[in-house]
Amino acid sequence: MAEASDTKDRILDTAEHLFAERGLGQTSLRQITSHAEVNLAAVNYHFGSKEGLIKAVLARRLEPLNRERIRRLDRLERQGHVTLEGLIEAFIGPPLELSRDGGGGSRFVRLMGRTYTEHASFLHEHMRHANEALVNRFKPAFRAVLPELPKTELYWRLHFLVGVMSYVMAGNDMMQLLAASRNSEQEEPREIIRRVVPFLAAGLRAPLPEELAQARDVLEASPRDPA
Amino acid sequence: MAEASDTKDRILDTAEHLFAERGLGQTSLRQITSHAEVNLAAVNYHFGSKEGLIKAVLARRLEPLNRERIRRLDRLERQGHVTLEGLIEAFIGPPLELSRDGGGGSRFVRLMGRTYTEHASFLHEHMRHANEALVNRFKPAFRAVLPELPKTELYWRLHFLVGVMSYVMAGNDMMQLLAASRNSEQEEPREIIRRVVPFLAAGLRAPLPEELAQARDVLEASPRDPA
DNA sequence: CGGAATGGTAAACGTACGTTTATTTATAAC
DNA sequence: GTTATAAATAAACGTACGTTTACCATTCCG
Repeated sequence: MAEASDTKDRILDTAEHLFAERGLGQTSLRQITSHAEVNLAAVNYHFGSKEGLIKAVLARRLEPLNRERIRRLDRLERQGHVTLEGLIEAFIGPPLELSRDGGGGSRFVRLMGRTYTEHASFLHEHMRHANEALVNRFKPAFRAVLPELPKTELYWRLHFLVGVMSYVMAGNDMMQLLAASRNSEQEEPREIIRRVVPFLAAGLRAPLPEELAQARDVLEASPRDPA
Repeated sequence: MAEASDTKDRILDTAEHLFAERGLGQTSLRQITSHAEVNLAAVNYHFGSKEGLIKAVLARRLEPLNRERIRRLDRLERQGHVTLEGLIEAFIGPPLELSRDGGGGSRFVRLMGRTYTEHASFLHEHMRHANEALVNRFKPAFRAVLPELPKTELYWRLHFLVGVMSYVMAGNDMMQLLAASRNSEQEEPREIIRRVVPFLAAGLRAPLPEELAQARDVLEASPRDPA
């Protein structure tokens, strides 16, 4: 048998599938190897441990994905055409578009979205490290298109952005319930992008909390300034 | 022994603690009963099963929490003073403020945030049912303050809002890393509310995707219309 | 006093898990 | 053709899990 690494890829594909479907902790190596029709011990042989398998599943897709995100940002800057909307789309577009391919891509995106709220310290550490270059590249770019925003405020809002992105990527059941008006399955990711980019751009551009409290009649009725 | 239901409460408190800390699937009944210093079988005696315990942990806090959210919305409407910002704060304020109490409250909020992305179909069903009245109460209110927004678009944006809320509630590690500038721990939840409400309000008020694509030079440079 | 309930407990049940070991099979080198 | 190397396998290891059973203690009501 043993032709190159057919087994290795079958394990990765099946693991990606089941991890996204049922979660990391709830998916056993026995389920993976049984579905992949390989031997149970093959996982430990090729990946050392279940943790190693998880990291391999993530790395296989994450690296080209982040390369594409940075490539898009590079292109924006090369064109001297960096807008907030373009920046957001360069960041959240590639993962959402990857979910368009009916195969492993969509599974991986859901897995990636859930990663943000999984309970596994090694996972958080791994993702943080895997995304370090990405974050270091995008953070200054956001700072540049939102120069009036204080550093702290910008970082909070970028976290809110990540919250939306991971929630959308996780593709919650509630979300799918809502998608009663889905016409074409192929265009769905682009439709989400079309809807979410203006939402996030407006949120990032929102007036500062302090300014807002003074300038408008938001929150509760302010006793002073009856205009 | 047997004084009322001391055991029952100790199980609930400890379970809430550990569920939030390590996740539902990763927390065993043996860990819970051992920390709570009660017998292992007590969980199945009082709650029937682990699933029953999880539901009890959630229900204990969720019901008063949602009652408070609806109470705030009632008050806004009674005062005839329903703003978008007020609506958002009535919805996301109570859970975030609950996280202020250093005790079980903060643990529960994190647990609740993670619930949205946990892998357990019974959980999603339970949460959906537990939040049904809440959603039915708030949805029309949001519709009323955003009358120009198409129904579908509003629902998408409310999902984005839930994404931000659950992400903030889950209190991701990344988020805590960022909180290097935390001065007072007590005011932190209110500070998050202060920051997130303008973000969400601006996102909900954002111009429609179609309008935006026509009116501005967003996304990529459109070949036509060289203005 | 006596007998249900109710609360609590110890011990075991069967199952599933990740991992390891020892062994066999295939590939390639000399 | 023999030997080294890598890949694949079958079987077992030890551990941990949720749940169940059978048994003890307390309370309360007739």
